Amino acid sequence: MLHDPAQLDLMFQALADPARRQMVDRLSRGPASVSQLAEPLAMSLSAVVQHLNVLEASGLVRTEKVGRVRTCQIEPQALRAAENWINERRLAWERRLDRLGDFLAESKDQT
Amino acid sequence: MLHDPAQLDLMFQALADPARRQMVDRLSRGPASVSQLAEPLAMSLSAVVQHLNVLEASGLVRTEKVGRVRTCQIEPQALRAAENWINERRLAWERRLDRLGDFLAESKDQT
DNA sequence: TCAATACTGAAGTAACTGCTTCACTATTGT
DNA sequence: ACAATAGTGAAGCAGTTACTTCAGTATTGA
Repeated sequence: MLHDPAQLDLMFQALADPARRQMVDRLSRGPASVSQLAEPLAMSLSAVVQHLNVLEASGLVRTEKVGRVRTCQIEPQALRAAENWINERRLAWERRLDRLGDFLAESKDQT
Repeated sequence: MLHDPAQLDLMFQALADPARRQMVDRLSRGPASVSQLAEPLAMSLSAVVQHLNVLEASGLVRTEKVGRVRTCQIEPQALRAAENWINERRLAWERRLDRLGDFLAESKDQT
């Protein structure tokens, strides 16, 4: 479920924009309203809402509306899914390098 | 250097495409030529080269041409940079939750 | 030397992104 | 009740992306 390629597309696409990363960064320090997310960004509120929708569609952020305020939170499981995808490939590469190192060391022993 | 926002844009953008992730996945199992990368993909070689250029510009992949063959390798440091960005935000969030838990536990003690 | 291999580069195109503005709705404080 | 606040939704538009095809250049093996 978390390794669905389409979901990974959405997550990495969401993280590819600096404004959206800034929003995620802000949310990593605690929940915030749409206006609070918008405050440090040099763009219209409408644009911020559109970025927020991208983040929500990707699963990285969850929002809940109470009264007229929409409160946003990070979804750490989604972050972990993206993190894991990268981590698994990097580890595969590094394990491969280790095996290669072992092989070279063994060849050396035998000369 | 590794936390340059523009570089992160390029890396996450690069990872946002399933064909490019498939290429990274292939490379995590060892170096490959352009044709080898192209082989499982249902698109022209030209398209694969374009994807490869995106990966190279992002720093995730390094290539070297010997004779007529261009050999591609993963750049694990770049993978780690993307991984770290996500990890830091997730940990910030989780530390915050922990502190919140401590605070609630303490309040309970005092009643 | 000649054909096959392994790319490379440019041009074209359809779809998608990241904004903008403007008009609008729902909620809240006085 | 009314004004201010908080957000929503649609249309439009410039720029980018993900391909395609086609024509080309090196390199290599027979």
